[in-house]
Amino acid sequence: MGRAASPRPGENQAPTMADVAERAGVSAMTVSRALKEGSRVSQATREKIMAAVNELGYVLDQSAGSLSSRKTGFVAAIVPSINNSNFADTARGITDELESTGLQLLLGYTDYTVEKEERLIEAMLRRRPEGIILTGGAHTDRARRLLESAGIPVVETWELPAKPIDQVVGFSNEEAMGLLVKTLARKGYRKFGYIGGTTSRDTRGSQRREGFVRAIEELGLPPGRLVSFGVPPISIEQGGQAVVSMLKRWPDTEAVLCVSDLSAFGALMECKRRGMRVPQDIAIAGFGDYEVAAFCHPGITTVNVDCYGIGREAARRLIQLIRGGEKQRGQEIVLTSYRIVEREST
Amino acid sequence: MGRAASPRPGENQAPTMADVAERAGVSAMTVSRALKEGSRVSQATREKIMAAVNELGYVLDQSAGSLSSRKTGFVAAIVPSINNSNFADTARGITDELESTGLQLLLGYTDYTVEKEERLIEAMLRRRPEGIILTGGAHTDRARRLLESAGIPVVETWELPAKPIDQVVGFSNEEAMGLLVKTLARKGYRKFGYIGGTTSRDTRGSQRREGFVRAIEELGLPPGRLVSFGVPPISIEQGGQAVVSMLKRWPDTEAVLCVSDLSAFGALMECKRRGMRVPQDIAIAGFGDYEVAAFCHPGITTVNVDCYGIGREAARRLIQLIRGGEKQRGQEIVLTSYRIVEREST
DNA sequence: GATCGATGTGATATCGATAACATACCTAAC
DNA sequence: GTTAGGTATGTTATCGATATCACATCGATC
Repeated sequence: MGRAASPRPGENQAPTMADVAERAGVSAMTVSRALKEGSRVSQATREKIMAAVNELGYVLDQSAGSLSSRKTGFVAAIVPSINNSNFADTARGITDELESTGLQLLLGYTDYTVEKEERLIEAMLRRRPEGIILTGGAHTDRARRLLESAGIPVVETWELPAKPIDQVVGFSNEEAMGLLVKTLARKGYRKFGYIGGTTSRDTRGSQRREGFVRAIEELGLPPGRLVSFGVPPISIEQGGQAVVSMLKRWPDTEAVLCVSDLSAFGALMECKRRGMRVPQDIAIAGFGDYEVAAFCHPGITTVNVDCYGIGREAARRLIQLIRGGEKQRGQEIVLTSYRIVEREST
Repeated sequence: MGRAASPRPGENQAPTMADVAERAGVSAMTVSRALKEGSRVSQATREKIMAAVNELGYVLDQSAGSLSSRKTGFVAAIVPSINNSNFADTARGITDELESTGLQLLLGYTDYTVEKEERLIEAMLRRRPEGIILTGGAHTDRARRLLESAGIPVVETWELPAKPIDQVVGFSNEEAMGLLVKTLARKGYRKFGYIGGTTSRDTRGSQRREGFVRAIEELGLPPGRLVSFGVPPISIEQGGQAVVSMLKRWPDTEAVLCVSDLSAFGALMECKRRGMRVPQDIAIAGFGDYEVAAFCHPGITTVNVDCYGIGREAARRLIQLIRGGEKQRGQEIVLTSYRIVEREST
């Protein structure tokens, strides 16, 4: 049985649409229509129904509804970390863009590993999202296959993947870091160092490093000094440790570029702690334009990325793909803007 | 009709359990069992089924499953902001604790308003979560009613609500701020200032302010100077602006306490920019022990809160309540730890 | 006044899984 | 040899909503 045929009042069972219908003296179908925007239900009936809804404290059950309508109203998004304000901004952009559409976000984080990404993708696909937003272009083969057989639109963000799945909203991390190098080279710096994480888990980090190395080459400068320190994402603290290691090995380094503002901030604070003057003794730059970079003293030169905009645009594209159905599934690529923000640290 | 009776191979329709069953030559029920841990299916059958699952790229549809099993596998959590590393840590704690249970998190953020919280609660209840974690104890009446008729366990976090709904995992923000005042008073500071947001949207902020005022009174010190600046959460930048305003009005302020480390950091940087020595000319303390407070120079004295632990414990409690059913629905309160972290800024 | 279309509402089938019960087969115990 | 009990699998009903079609009512048009 499970449930009494006629639910006693006061019983602690969440009411169903049938309960509302009975109370309002209409059919369940009419209740369903009344609760859906843009359906034609007479004013009088709608009021009766709404009264019943309020009295019972009824809330629509979307899991049931999505089964018959074949639309779950979910969108999945997977980011490396939610503790990183850049990705949190992207997640916020996605949520904000979804808000007006009634779609709900399923958010997950990978801790920067494709294995966890694969597990997350599978877990999310069990919820039958109507579309999915990923960070970056590195995925396991199985993840790609799962996405393919799911048959839902995919938007990759934050990078320009070599092998895009569907659409892309991102920028070239390589180019952006290259631009930072060139900007500083123009100011006269010649001996560059780079601080980043050790493994290649963080593809954006690797791309930035490549952009660094390549730009140095192109400019014909002395080879860049690379310090790898810690598993990505590298923290403020690790940034500090890394700059120590850098200065020990190459004391004459003129400008240190960091994979992110957090490590740059760590490096900056460590230098100040050691009595070094920034930028006179050493210049420091970061990536991401975190709030801390703008307001610390001295302010940190960095690359501003439109994190929030990436989220909004990715969601906007995804919604279009969902709404538009199978047409226009072309592999479009949307380039998002970035710009160098020069501050006192360089 | 909707779907062809016998799906053509290659058709872009996600396969269902029936498709898998047919291919494996078993019934759908057996497939269901094979995909669920701890069900008895013979090794041979399981292998056949798994092969079919892989060939088809089948992924279980939980929306359908949860309808009949009456368990959605969702847990909802609502935080003020995901861009705040304290709450992001709590969200991470929740996710990590849920991971092994197969429950999935529905995360939403309120932007510090109870109105958005109410809307979020309703949106989440539509997904029939098995439990819900809220931040703080301030909710609209309708939100309370919705939660009540949903009949699911609720855990409130980060505060000690006057009128708890179910269980609570948190600490007294008032007491914690009071302790910070007393710690600094013991070091000899007497003229205290407080920087926080303007409205009372942020209940934790208000509680901290009350704790500040009360502690000053108890210690018999000169009345605290209060500067309210900006809508919560107040940013690094606003912290800087607030300290300027504070010093203009009360130039002899000895120690400035801030509602969070972000505003404290902003205040600190602004003071340094103005050539003031911290803590000699002015002491600064924050709240929350954000990473920036530990690694900036000078390090910021603050109150360390076990954000991640709050998330884990709240999730742990919620899981117990979900598993335990209706029993032990007592209003328990779990106090989480906090401690003063003294650094160079005071 | 008959016909038509618009509008409001109801009846029924259905979405894709699982719960609950039924059944077939096998082994062990008497 | 018969029975009890366990294991593996199948059958049917069902979860709570919505799609779809059917039907009733009403006013406008000819």
